[in-house]
Amino acid sequence: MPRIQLSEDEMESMRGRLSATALDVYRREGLSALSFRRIAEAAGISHTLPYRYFENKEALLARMRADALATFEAYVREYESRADSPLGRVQSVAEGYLTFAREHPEDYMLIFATEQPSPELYPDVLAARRDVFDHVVGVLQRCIDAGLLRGQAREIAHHFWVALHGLLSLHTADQLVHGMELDEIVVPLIQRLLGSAMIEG
Amino acid sequence: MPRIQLSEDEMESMRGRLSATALDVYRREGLSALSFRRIAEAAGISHTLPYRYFENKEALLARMRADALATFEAYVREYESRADSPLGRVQSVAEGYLTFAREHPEDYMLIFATEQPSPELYPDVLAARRDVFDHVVGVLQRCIDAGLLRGQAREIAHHFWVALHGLLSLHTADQLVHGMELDEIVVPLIQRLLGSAMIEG
DNA sequence: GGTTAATAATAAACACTGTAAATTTAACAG
DNA sequence: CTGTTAAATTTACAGTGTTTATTATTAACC
Repeated sequence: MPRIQLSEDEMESMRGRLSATALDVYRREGLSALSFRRIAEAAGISHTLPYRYFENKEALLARMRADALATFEAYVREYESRADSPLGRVQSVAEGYLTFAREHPEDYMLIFATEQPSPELYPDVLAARRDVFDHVVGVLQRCIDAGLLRGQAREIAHHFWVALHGLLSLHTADQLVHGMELDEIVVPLIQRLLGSAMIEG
Repeated sequence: MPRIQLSEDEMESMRGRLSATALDVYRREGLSALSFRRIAEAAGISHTLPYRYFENKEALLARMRADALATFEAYVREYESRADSPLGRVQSVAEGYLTFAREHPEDYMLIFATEQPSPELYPDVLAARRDVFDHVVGVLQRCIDAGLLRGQAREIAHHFWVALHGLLSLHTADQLVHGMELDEIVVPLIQRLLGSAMIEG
């Protein structure tokens, strides 16, 4: 006799819709507009209904990060597939990273922005990030196996990771010193990182 | 006949006191406790009095950032002075940067944390950061002048800057992939950056 | 010393926020 | 139609940043 319960699919679909709406509000009106009430309004529902689909605001943010990460991964994979040599793939992955940050600054910020020491990051987000990282390690390992690079793939990947992250997080927040343009820095930076691991000849 | 107006010194002193109290609250209770009301309570004043000394909350945060930057600069200068060779100074400056981020994670976050694209950063903070950067450029230039490094000091400085920033912001936020330790990454990273600019022999 | 005017400090109030609890609305089975 | 269950909304509360009134304090003048 009871009213039927929402299926997990319906729940999932609503969560996705709310996440997309929230990202839209974020893009259009900035971080300060990213309140449950504003999101609910934009989605055309009451301001407490999101609580049926997310435990709290942090959970919605985590979902948004997860969705942004999916886009991020898609960029990296798409760009990687365009190259056909091992070293070219390294360059392409970096380009994918770069292009994603450029075309989706809000998504990039959602994934990587750090406001405080040790925030409670949801395990899903960390795991997804690790997946991308491990993928990069694989790309580098193939260069090493092919005798094109020397050193440890994991170490090189970390250096690429932190350097590009530093560059892009500063750039995305418009905080590069002396108002430098991204392109003025990124090309020689990759050159330097790659060059330092390159096998001459 | 009127009551005398607070001198600029008295205003300044109160601003400094509030900034210090706020940093204390931040350290002890986290970012979420960093409200005007909590700060005012900790300083033993009414919750609206801060408005006499700061235009708004953002202005107080800017002051806190400026104070944190002063500490940052002190670290860099102190560490630099410990070395006596040009290349040693580069290493020392990096060490100072590193140690500051380690010993004052909250200050580091205040300076470098990025929550959103293009936040309105107060010019003072940007200028202070540029000063530190230019100082690093000078340290590198002296290495080049001495025939120890090749390339452009400004470019190398940018690469150091973004790489260390990326590493430290991820580490400070406890977001290094695979739970890596800072030391496992920072030494070979500096080695790589420096090595790529080093003149052999 | 009391009066007065300027100013520091506080208190009150408003529009927000996240969140919890009470209430209403809607969908199904008998 | 009715009863039951879940979905959705309304109401309510504590906390925030900020503005506007109000009180309290100080210093010079009569």
